[in-house]
Amino acid sequence: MTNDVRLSDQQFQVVQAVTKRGEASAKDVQNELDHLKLAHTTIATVMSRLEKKGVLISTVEGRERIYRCLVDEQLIRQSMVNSMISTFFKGDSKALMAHLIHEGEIESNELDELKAMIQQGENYD
Amino acid sequence: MTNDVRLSDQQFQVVQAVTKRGEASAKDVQNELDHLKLAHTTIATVMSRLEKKGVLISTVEGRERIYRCLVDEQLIRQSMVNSMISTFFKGDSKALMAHLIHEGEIESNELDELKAMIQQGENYD
DNA sequence: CATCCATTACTACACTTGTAGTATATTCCA
DNA sequence: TGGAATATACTACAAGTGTAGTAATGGATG
Repeated sequence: MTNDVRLSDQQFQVVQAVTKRGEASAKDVQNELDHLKLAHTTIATVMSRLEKKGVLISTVEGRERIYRCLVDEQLIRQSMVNSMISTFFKGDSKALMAHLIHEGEIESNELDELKAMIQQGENYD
Repeated sequence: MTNDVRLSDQQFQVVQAVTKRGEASAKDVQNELDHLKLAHTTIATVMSRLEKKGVLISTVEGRERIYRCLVDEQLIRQSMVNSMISTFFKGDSKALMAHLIHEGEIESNELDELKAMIQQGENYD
């Protein structure tokens, strides 16, 4: 609803890089994501768009613009997952679970772990 | 990999509508999705783009263009889920499971069902 | 047959994203 | 102090998507 933060893959990677460092310039993020082989101007563009979106915020320090993240990564994941569940699984998160299991995403030797996690979840809730 | 089918929410809804009917004209899909309140020309545009993408295929029958779906819904779900896992959960599907559990997406009264499903590997859908 | 209706085809336009070049400003060093 | 390095700002452009108007065409009806 109000907390809907939907980001593209790349946008999320940038957010992650910023979050990881706490604060970061475009250059910092470029270094962090250097496997992506993007021009630093590309990173800068992405970041300024994220700021326009309200996901990052920046201040100028000296000749650098330093960005910080305003939105928790976990919240972004939540938005993305919820949106996917709603579109692709009729809003039923159990159906997503079932999907993962049936598609073999969850190996049988992971089931015990998962079961333990479910137990914790019961207590957690 | 080669079977990467990434669709937007709306595109998927259209695919679903077509799949549901087996074959469908733009008008049929508009009726199916009439809660979306879209012009039928909008639906037609979306459908012809999906055909260009190779997701739908059409034949002209009389004055109507009838579409059929070339890609299984399940495969689309798989693509979308995998892409999400890779972007937002570092490729670890168990992390997505954990997320669902911790975010309370899985209610405690659903856990038994889920556990049973894991045990039996029975079909959820 | 003339006209209207349904349906598609074509065109359009704004917005987002991926990507990066160029211009400009700042800093640092010889 | 003049130039090299560096960082950002601004601009650009193509592809994809959301959305729909208008033109055209084929079929139905009075």
